[in-house]
Amino acid sequence: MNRQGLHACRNNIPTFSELENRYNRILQSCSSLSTLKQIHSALTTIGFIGQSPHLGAQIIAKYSKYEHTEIARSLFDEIRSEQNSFLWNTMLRGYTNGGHFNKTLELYLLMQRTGVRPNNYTFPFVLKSCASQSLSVQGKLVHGEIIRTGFDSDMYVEAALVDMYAKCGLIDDGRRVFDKMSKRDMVCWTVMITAYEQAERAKDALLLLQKMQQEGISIDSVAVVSVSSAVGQLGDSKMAESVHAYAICNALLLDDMCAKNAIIGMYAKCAEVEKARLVFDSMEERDWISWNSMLSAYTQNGLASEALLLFDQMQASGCKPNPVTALIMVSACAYLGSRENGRRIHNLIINSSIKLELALRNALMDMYAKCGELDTAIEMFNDRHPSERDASSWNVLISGYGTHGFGKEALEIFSQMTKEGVQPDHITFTSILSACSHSGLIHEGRQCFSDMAKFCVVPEAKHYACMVDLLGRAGLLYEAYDLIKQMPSQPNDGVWGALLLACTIHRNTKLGEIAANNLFQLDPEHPGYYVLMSNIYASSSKWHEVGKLRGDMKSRGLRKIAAFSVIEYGKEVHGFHTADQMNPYWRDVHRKVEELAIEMKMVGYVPDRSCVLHDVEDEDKEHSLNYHSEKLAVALGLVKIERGADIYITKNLRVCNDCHSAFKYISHIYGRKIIVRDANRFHHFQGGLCSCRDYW
DNA sequence: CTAGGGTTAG
Repeated sequence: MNRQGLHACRNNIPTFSELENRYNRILQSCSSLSTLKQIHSALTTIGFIGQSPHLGAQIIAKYSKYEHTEIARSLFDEIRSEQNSFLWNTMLRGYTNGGHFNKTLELYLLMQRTGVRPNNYTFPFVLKSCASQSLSVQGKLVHGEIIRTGFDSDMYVEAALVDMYAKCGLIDDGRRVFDKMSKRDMVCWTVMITAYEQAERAKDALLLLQKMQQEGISIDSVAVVSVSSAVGQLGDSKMAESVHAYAICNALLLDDMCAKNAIIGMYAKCAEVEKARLVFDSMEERDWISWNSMLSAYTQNGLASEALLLFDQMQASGCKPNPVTALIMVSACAYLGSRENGRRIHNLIINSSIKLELALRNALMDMYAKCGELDTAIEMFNDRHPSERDASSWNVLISGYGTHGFGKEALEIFSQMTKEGVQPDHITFTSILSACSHSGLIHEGRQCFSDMAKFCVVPEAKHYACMVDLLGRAGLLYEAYDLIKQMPSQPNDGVWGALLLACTIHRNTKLGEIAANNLFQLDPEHPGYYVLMSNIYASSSKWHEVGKLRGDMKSRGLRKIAAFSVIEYGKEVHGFHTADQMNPYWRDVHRKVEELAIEMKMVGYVPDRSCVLHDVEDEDKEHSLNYHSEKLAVALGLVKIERGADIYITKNLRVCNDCHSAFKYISHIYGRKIIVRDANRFHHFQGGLCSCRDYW
């Protein structure tokens, strides 16, 4: 035998650990489930598996990675023993990473029963499984076990404990563990900061961030995500800028989509849509969340039409909408009242593989209700199996009936809901109370408000706002004011705003001033309140006060929110500001508007000049009344939309008195149905009458 | 072999 042969012969009798290494290498290079199975069966055949727990662990880990935890488990059961804790840990890891948290906990119990000693690697998996399911009782038991076994000063275990307590809603228990830690790295700090952020305690989160920086711990991109969310909650745009700048300076945004997406969301919540867009545009790669964050940045800031434009770009770029995209876009259409786009997106959802989850179907119902197609919404509801009618779907129906002025029907739906055993929530009550308000059902509204306790729903500020609105509109201004004084919490802008609006309708200067002064303190930058209050002064000819308010607005640099009306003609969407000559049909619209003014006067219309007086800006001509945005929109509708089809208009503010009366005349003269959605509700004009019976 | 992250209606 020559030298080479001898060498080969020696290689043919490898030692056990050489073999183990060799098989290990083969396993590591294995890249598919089928090869893994082949290797597994080969190793079983030669009886190697039983002899090498380390190799077994590798295979268990691989199977788990391929989401075949059952095969992993049967191999585990074959080779497990009390001594090899790491085998148990491997199986725990497989379950936890695969999201099979119950299996993790079951295995942990088996571990205890079998007398296997857990170690520092064991607990993080178990704690994560408790955390993911908010199992605080189990989590606390595990904590006891950690103390008993003496792993309570392991940094990883402690971090997992903090996280577990936080995710179980016991954030202060988490903080206690955190404070006791002798050593904390970046991850530990981030866990605690994230905990506060998730609990919507943004201030605590940022305080901790400050402390972290004082201790010289650096921040990575994961921390940036949590910090961004916290800043977003505060809505502080200055702070948002500095977080963004910090992240750029420390190179934390390079190839980190998560962090960039979080920055987009942060700017969106700080009303800095343009900055959000800049970040979005700067990304070389975008995932679903990037697109969705930007889309919702637009919708959150009232720029739903921009969202529609971006949505088209998203599809053009080959990124298919996912269920979240669908939800955002459907609500954008609801916000706009855009029936054409709403239908288009509904069809798109049906034709794509997006699953029509309950939430999406609720959003679609809501969209149809808000686009004036209440019947479609009702149909969608009736088509549902009773078991699929969750509280949200009932809520959509109640608020749909309410905003269309069908208060009685809303009440019927509400009682049907409770009869069928569906628990009403805080939204049910805002919907039903505002439904009563729109229909002037004062007695019923009061009853619902006092019934809230029966359903264990605690009245919040928004419910008080509904009641103030209900009483105030009905002229019971002092009762409304008394209710505000009885509130257990501080009255917010919604509550005072409702009172101020009621005072405008009923021309009560004294209470109006009280409401307005509170509002000027709560939200001094909101132009609407100055406008309403000056309208009250104007209606009682207190021109000096009007001038003073106008001066206040000017010195604060506030401009009245511009009225804006939208009408859809086929696939075209036309938005009108006052006298918007940019419209392609402007000549037609202009001619029609002038025609209307004459036609209406001939049947008895008298321009309501008080609407002009109410304007803070100098619009004291009858002419300007004719060019209110909703009148331009209706003119376009009359010219372009075929006879027999209803005319739908959406307006961003409340319709003014003059337009309301004009639309009644127009519906009569032209024999057409005009449906206007204003900031508060629907008005169906038909045959010279409005569905709101002039109560709005 | 172990701990932390972003989008979602009414």
